[in-house]
Amino acid sequence: MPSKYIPADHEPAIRARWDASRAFHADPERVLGGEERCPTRSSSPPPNVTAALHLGHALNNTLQDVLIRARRMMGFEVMWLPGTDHAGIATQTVVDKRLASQGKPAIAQLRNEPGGREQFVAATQAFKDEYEAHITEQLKRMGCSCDWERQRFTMDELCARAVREAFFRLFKDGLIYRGKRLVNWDPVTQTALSDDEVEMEEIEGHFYYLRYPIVHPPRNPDDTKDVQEVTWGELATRGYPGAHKHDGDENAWVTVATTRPETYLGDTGVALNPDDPRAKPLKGLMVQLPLVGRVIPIVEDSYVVMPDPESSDAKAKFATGFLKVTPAHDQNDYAIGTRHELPVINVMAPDASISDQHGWDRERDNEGGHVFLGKSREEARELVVKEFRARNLLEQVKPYTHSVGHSYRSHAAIEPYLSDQWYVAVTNEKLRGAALHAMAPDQRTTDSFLPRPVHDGDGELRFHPDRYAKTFEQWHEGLRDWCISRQLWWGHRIPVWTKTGMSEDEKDLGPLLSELADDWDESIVSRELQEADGSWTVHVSFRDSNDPMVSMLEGEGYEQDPDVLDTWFSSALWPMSTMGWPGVPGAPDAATLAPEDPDSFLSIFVKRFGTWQEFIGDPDARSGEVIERLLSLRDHEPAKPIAYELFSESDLNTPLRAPEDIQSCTDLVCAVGVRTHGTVATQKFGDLDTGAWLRSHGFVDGSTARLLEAFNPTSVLTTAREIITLWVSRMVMFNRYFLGQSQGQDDATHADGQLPFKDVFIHAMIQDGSGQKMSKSLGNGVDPTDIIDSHGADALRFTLVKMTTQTQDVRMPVDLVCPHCEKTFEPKTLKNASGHAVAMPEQTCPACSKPMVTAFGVFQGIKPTPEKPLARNTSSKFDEARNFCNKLWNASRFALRFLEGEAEPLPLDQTPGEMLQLPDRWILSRLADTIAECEKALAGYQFSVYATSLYDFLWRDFCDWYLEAIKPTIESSSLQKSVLAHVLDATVRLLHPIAPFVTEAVWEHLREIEKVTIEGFELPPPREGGLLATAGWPRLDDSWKSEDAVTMFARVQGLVTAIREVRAQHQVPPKRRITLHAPEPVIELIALTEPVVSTLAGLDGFMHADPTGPSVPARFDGFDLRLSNLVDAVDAGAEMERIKKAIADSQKQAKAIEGRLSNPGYAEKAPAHLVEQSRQQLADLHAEITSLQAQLEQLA
RNA sequence: GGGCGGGUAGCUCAGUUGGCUAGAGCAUUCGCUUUACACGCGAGAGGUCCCGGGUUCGAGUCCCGGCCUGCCCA
Repeated sequence: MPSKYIPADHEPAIRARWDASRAFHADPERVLGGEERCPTRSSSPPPNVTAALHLGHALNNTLQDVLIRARRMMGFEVMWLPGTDHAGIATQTVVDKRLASQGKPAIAQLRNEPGGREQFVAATQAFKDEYEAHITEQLKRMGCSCDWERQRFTMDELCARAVREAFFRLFKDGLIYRGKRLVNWDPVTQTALSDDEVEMEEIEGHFYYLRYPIVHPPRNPDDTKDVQEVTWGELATRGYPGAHKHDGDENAWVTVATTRPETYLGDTGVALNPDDPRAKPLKGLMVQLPLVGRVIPIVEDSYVVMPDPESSDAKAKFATGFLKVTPAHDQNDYAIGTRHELPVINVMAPDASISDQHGWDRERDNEGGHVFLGKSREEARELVVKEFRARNLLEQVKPYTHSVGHSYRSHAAIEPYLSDQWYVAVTNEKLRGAALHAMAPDQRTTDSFLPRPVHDGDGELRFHPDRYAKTFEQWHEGLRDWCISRQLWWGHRIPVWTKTGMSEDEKDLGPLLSELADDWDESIVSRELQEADGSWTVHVSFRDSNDPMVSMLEGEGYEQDPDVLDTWFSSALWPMSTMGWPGVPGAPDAATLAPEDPDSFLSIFVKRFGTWQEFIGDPDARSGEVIERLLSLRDHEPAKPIAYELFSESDLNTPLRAPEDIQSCTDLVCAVGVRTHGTVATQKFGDLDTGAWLRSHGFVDGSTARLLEAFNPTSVLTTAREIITLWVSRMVMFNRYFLGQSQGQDDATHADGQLPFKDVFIHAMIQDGSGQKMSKSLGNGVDPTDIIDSHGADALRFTLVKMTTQTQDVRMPVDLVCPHCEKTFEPKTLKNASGHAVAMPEQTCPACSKPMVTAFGVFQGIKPTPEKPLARNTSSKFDEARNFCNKLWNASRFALRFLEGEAEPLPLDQTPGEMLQLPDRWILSRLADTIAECEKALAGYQFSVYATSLYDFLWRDFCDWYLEAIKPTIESSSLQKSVLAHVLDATVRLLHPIAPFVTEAVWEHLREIEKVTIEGFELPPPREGGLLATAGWPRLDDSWKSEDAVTMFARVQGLVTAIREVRAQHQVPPKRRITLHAPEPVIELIALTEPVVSTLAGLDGFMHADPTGPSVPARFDGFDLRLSNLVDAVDAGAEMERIKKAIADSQKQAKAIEGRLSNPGYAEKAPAHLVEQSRQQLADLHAEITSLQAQLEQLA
C-alpha cells in the first residue's frame, strides 16, 4: 500500500467492482418472500435534465446514499431507483435557446412548420439523453449505490402509462376540470409563460392619475346613458372628507392611480379600503368610465393600500386610495374581482392590441371607446392619456420606476391574459384532506380539517426537522386548485379530445363508442359543457393509448388538446409510476422462455401490445421496427444476448407460435429475456444497451410487477425545502388517492391509500461564500466532479455529511484551480447588475499569470479555449475530509503491517475480556459507544453527529491513542492483533456509508485477515462478491462497555498530557527519555498499564524516590510530580514563568467557583451533587495553588 | 405582507432536557523526518457567545423587544 491515499487511483476500479456484482439491484421477491423485512427505498425527487448537478444535488444524493448504504449493511433489502425529471418549461427553454444559438430552427419558426412540434420534441429528447448521461455519470462518480438497471425518466413509456391512467381516473372522478385563469402571456410569440420565464426589469414609467365621474346606479341596468351624476355638494352632505373644497355644483369624481391607463377599458370596478374614511359616504354609488360609458361599482377591499405621502412604501406614497380593478389584465385585480364577483372583460387580442372581439362585447353593451380599437398597448396608452386630458380628467402624471415582467424570449412586456386551463381539484377533501390527515398528530398545529375514522396511512407522515411540518400544513391550508395545463411542447400531452359547437343530439358519444369498446364507460369518459350561447363543448378522455379510438374521435372532428401537463403531474406519480403502477403484465418464468438454460437470464422484460398489428408497429407493414430489432438480436451468435416469445396475457406459460394464434390474439404480451447487462454488439444496429433500448420502447422489467407491493411505502424521502410544496404534497395526495380502496366511490369523502414514504428529511441549502444561493445565472454552482477531481469522492461526501446539521443554510466558500499549473487561488469577484457578488468572468492565475474562464464567464457567453480554459472549482472546506480519508488509509496501512503475512498460529478460539490489556478494553468500550452513537444519529437523521463521532473515534481515539499505545506490544501479542483487526474492520464498516471508496479499498486488504473470534463481536460477511458494500453492520455486545477501562485510560491520558506539557515547555527533544518521580498511586497506575505511559510520555523510568539532580515539577490528579533528566540544565527563568501562569489560571478558576459558592441561593437550590462537586474543585484548586507556590519559592 | 432559519475564535461551523475552564477543522505561534500518515505528530495562543431587558442559585442555551442577514410563500 502506498503512503498516500490517492482517490483517482482507486475509485474507478471500485466502481467497476460494484457494477459487476449487481450488488445494488433490489429484489422484491426477497421482501415478498418474507426473507427481508422493512424494505428501504429512496423515492427522492429526481434531478431535472436542464443542467449538470451542483453541490446541492450532491448533498441530497449523498445523504440518500448514506441512508441506503447503512440500511443495506444492516440487512434490509434496499432499493434506490434513480432517474431524471423532464422539467417541461425549463428544458424547453434551454433547448429553444440552444437551437437558436446554433442557428437551427427554434420554436418561433417551428410553430409555423408542419411537423415542427415533433421536430422540436426530437431535439429535446436528444438533449435530454445527453444530460441524463452526464447526470448519471456524476452520480456514479459520487458513489451513489443506485439500482441502475431500474433507472427511469418521467417521460418514458412506463411513466407515461401512469400519467395516462392517473389523468383518466381523476377526470372520470370529476377531479379534473376546465377553468379560466390569468397566465403570463407573451404577445409576440403568443404563448403562455411560466413564472420562471418571466424576467423582471426595472422600467422608468409613470403613474397616471385618472378621474372617474361618480354616478348614481342606473335605474335601468341596460341603459347606462341615463345615469345621474353625483355632485360634490351631494357628497359633502354625505360626509365625504374634503368635498366642500370643490364647487358644490360640479360633478364629483374619484381619482385612480395607474401605471397602465390603457387597461381602463376593461375596468369592472373601483376598490377602496374599508377603513378609508371616504368608503362610507360612497356606499351605494358607482362610477362611470369616460368614453366607454360603462357604469361600475365601488367596492371595499382591504387589499387596497391607503394613501400616505410620507410613507417609504412606494405604493402608499403614490396611492390615491382608489384602485381601478381590471380583472382580465392584472393578477391582483383578478383576485379582487373574484372576491366581489366583478365581471371579467378582456379588451385585448392575443397580440395585445385593443380589441372588442375577445371578451369585450362593446356593441352588445352599447359602449363607446371605438377609437382605441386596433391600437397597440403603447398607442392605446398615449391615446387614453390624450383623451382624458382633453376632458380635464387627467389629474397629473408622476414619473415612477417599477419592475415589469418581460418575456425572456421576445423581451416584450408580459400581459396577464385570461385563458382556459385544466385544473386538478386538489382542494377537494379526497386530496387535500388525505395530505393533512397523513400528518403525524403531534406535528399538527390545527385541526381545521374534517374529522373522520382513521385510515391506513393516517398520521404516519413525519418531518425532520419537525418545524417543516408547519410548512406542509400551511401550504395545504391555503391551497388553491392546481392548474395543470401548460402551453408547451415538451411534456406529457394532455389526453383530452375536444369538439365544440355541436347541436344537442350530436354530443352523445355513446352509440359511437360502444362500437369500439363493450365497457366503454370504464375506459372512456366525456364531459359536456354548455356555453352561454347554447353551443356545446365535449371533452373526451380515455384510459389507454388506443389508436382506433383516436382515429374515430378525430374522424368525428375531435382534436387533442395541444397543451401538455405540468411537470409536477408526472413528478407526483414518481413513487408509483417507476414501480409499475397501474400494473404491468406478469412476466413468464424464465423456463418458459428458455427451457434449456433458464438461469442464464438476468432479467425479463415484458410489454403489453394488444394485437399483432400493434406489435409490429405499423398495420400495413409485414414487420415493424420492434420485431426487426428483436430478431437481429436473437439471431446474433454466439452470445445470444436475448430470447423472446409472444404470449396471451391470460396464459403466460404457453408461448404463441402458430401465426393464426398470434394474429387472432387481442391481449398479446411480448416477453424478452436478457442475458447480459451493458452493451452488446448486434449485426444491424451496432452497440446496443439492451435493457435501456427495451425500456425506451416501452418494455418494462418483469420484476416491476411486484415492486410496488414490495417497496411501498418506503421509509424516508430526503429532499430540499422548496420541494415540500412542489413535490412532497403532491406525491402524498396522489399516492393516497390512487392506492386507496375507496378511490372513485361516490360515498368516499377521503382518500385512504398508503403514503409513498413516512419520514421526510429536509436538508440544508448550500450557499456560496457570500451567502448567495447557487444558481446558473451567478455561475456559482460547483460541479461535484470538480471536487472529486481535487479531493476525491469520499472527501466530498464526508464534508457534505458533516455539514448536515439541523439548520437551513450552509456556506461554501469556493476557490479556483488554475488549469495551467493546478494552483488553487481565491477568485476575484465583482458585483453584477443585480448587486450579487460573482466571480469575474475571466481570471489570471496569481502563480503562473496565465488566463482562464470561470463558470460565470461561460454563462455570460465566453467560450473556453486551449489558451484560456475553463477553471475548475475547489474549496478548502474539503481538506479536512480528504485528510481524514488519508488518515484512515495510513492507520490501516500501519495495522495491516502487523496483521498481514504469516501470523503465528493463534492460541485461542475466542478472546475473552479478562485476557486483554487496558488499551484494548478501552478501545472496545469506545467502539461500542461509537456504534451506538452512529445508529442513534442515523435513526434520527443527525448526519453531522454520525460523521463527527466517527471522525473523533478514528482520529482521536484510535490513531492518537490506541495505535500509539499498542506500538510496543502489538508485535508479540496475537490477542492484541485480534482486537486491532476487529476494531479497524468495524470502523471501516461504520464509515462505509459516508466514504464508500476508501473503505472498500481498505477492506479489500482487511477481509483476508483471519481473526480470533471476540466474544460478542460480530462482523457479518458480505452478501455479494466479497464487497464491503454488502457486508454486515458491526455488532458489539454492550458487555464490552467498560466504565473502569474508560476511567483508567482517561487517567493515563491525563498523566501523559501533563508530562508532555512539561516536555514541550522545556523543549525536550522527542527522543530524549526522561524520568518521573511520583507518589505511590501514580506509580501504581503506570505499573498497572505498562508500557503505555512510558511509551506515550517518553519515560526511561518512574520511581517513588525524589530526584537527585535537577528536576522540574508537574501536577496530575492532585499529586505533585517531578521530572528529571530533561536536559542538562533547567532554565529557571522559563520555568518560573510557566508556574506563574499556572497559578494565575488556577486562581482565576478558584475565584469563579468561590463566587458561585458564596451565592446563598446556589447551596440552597442547586442539586447537591453539583454543590459538592464545586466544593471539591475549589479544594483541589487551593491545593494546586499551594503546591505551585511552593515550587516557585524553591526556584527563587 | 405571512412563514422559517442564521448571527459563537481571523474563516467555516458544533454546542443534545439551562450546570465542571464554551469545542472542532482551517489559518496562526513554538517544537519535531518520533514504529503508518507533513493530507503528519506534540504543545500553545486566540471568544463582550449581535444588542437591550427578563426568568433563574445559575443563561451561548429559556422568554420579550430590537438590529443585521438569508431562504420559502404570496
